[in-house]
Amino acid sequence: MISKNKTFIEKLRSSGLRPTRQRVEISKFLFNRKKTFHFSVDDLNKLLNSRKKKKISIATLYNTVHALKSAGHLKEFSLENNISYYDTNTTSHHHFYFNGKLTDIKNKEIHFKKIPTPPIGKKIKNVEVVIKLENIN
Amino acid sequence: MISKNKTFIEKLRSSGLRPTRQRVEISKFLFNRKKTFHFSVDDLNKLLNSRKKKKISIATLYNTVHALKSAGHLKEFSLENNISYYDTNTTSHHHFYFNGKLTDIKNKEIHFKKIPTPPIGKKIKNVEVVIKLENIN
DNA sequence: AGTTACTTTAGAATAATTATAAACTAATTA
DNA sequence: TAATTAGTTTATAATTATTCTAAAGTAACT
Ligand SMILES: [Mn+2]
Ligand SMILES: [Mn+2]
Ligand SMILES: [Zn+2]
Ligand SMILES: [Zn+2]
Repeated sequence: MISKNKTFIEKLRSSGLRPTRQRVEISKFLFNRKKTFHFSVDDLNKLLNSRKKKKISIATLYNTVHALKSAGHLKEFSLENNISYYDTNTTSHHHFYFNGKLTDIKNKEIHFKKIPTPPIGKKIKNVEVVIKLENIN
Repeated sequence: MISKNKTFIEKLRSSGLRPTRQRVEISKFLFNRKKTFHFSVDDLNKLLNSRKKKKISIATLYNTVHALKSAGHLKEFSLENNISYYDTNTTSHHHFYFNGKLTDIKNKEIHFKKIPTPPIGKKIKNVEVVIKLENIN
């Protein structure tokens, strides 16, 4: 646990961010997991602060999420509700979408047979696929 | 022009919407074009109301866009800025994305060689691709 | 023409996010 | 280790897209 914190302290330091109590705790919560995490600041607030004596202020949650994004540790995205969401997987990748939730699909899982040519003067930066799911019923 | 309006009056009526002056004008502006239109309510306000004596209120723009969406004539989507955007192409389709703007890609333009199996109990509803572009430079 | 139901509108309310600036703390320096 | 500094946290205010409210207006129906 202390050794885990060391990892995040390093991660923060090497991104030019002081490893404050709040940032370390947020980083541990976000990045110390097996699967990619997709969340809003409101999610983070509820999940992190609900059962806690010393809460991290909402302003700090916003500040830290922005700092982590600027440092390249989070990727921002939007769903259809005008709320910012963040993805702990910052690589270009694909998603299943069901019931307001995303699940990662590894890039190797999708191959293209045909893809359009970009307009002249432009080239492809990345290609991301969203597979919307529904219940079989 | 009068005949054009007739088209939209029919479109509105057959969707259970009274063809008011405002709705006809908005419909004509949105749907009387060759290419798919992607817009926010703010865009609509600026484009439609800027050089006009009798402006359509922002509340009506919201009301009408929502009514058209409910009637299936608009599809809502999000970019990365917490604003709702609308697409006059309501079919499932793909996009180029560059500089905050989307351009349609017809479904025939993209074919898949490999796509992942949905989780059990779920099936694929649709698949949408976003190709992010950048300048060749 | 009169009645009814729906629509438009200005303005208030809401909610996510950003800005402000004072108190606090990590890092650096003496 | 103490003092200095530069960066951080926080409560609170401001901003902004969107939704709500209810009064005035208009389309449709009788
Ligand atoms: Mn949530
Ligand atoms: Mn705009
Ligand atoms: Zn993801
Ligand atoms: Zn489109």
